[in-house]
Amino acid sequence: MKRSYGQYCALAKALDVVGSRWTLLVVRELLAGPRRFGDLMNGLPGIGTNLLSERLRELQDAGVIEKRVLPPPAGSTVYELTDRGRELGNAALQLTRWGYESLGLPTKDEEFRVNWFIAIGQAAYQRQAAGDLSLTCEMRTSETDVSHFRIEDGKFQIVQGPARDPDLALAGAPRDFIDLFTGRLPPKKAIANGIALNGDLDTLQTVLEIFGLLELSETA
Amino acid sequence: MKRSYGQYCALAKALDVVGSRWTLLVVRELLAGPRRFGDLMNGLPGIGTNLLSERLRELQDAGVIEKRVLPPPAGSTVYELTDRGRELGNAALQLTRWGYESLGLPTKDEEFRVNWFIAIGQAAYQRQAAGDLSLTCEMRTSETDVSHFRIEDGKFQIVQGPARDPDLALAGAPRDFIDLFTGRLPPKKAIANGIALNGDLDTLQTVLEIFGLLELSETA
DNA sequence: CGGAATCCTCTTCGATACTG
DNA sequence: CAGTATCGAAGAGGATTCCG
Repeated sequence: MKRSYGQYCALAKALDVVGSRWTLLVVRELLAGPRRFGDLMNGLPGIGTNLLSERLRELQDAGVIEKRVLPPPAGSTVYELTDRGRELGNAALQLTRWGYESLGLPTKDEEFRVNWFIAIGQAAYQRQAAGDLSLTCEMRTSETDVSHFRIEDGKFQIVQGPARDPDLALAGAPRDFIDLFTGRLPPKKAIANGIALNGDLDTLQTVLEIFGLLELSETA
Repeated sequence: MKRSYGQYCALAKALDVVGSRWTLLVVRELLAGPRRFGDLMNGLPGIGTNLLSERLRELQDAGVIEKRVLPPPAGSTVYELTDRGRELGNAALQLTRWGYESLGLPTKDEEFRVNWFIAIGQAAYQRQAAGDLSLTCEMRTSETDVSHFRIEDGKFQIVQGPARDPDLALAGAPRDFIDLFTGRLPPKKAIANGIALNGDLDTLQTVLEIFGLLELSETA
């Protein structure tokens, strides 16, 4: 049923599992925590219910994710990465880093999600700049599109949903975030122009440094 | 013409380029140096000429590879990675590392190439063990399947084809290599049983340590 | 409503045959 | 040797329906 390259090669074996369309993007979503089927649909615009459920089944068979029913009163079914699945984080990060180089600025018809944007930052993130910093930062573009990231012990963790007690919370339109984080708009101007900030400017400055100035060429 | 995820996401952008079937395996082959069309066919059993030429065109369009005509008397057309293409090395390595965990032992119908085997070693390679070692090692399973790797300044480079002046040269059947490098067969026994060695046992021991003992579970 | 199977169309893949 | 052309098979995308 499932197609294999039939090669005794570690890369080919990895691609046998995560090489088909949408699969690694499903993993990307789950790297930010457990999700329900509908959440995944939301984070994977264009996928179609049949394909998502097929991918989820394949990933379960491969031991990359697990299906779990949350305890009452939630009671909903969620999918989450296994340890094996979490090990894909490094591979995803390297690919993200590579893709970042030719990301460019968003076009009108491209979808945007805060957790993807944070992943761009994670790819650009310079460990040495952060030192032994601990920090939580939330970002949102709408009621439904909220994520945050946490830095602790030099690790950068993306989490879907709002943060409990963030050091910094930012809200704005996708383009506002991009302008702010690429330095196209200085912090004060960005705040005047559309970004809502909860926290102080110093913390924002720290976050901007953590991301490193995103360099997105127009020509990509 | 080409399909895109349409997401403003670095990972999705990367997958727009290298996410389709065979693409990353083409890159894998080229990471070991320039290749002709026929060489690539040989290193990608099962691909079909139409798909290979389509992939090569896509990768050129994406700036990942370049087509070049070798100077006389060779005069043959080769494909090689651009700098941008070489940057995929890290991403490929991480995926290889991940795939290695579930590689297992080869089945009867799986293809084998020496450069894939070396890539397994590269994924398992422990930098610290090597120190400031410099070393070249060639491996072959047949007249046509020969590759070598070079370690220098802590970098591990795979190269298709024979080495000029290797510190060690090994020849044998695929299974012989696996038995030797997983410790299933001690060096002396392996040499008695099918591996031909050119170089001394000490160097072989060093190479085995560089690879780290490959751990391939039967059950994968 | 969340989760998934079904149906239909379109694209991509794989294998072979064929050409410069 | 280096590809293009062709065609049946498999996979993807979208909408709709079904089940709990």
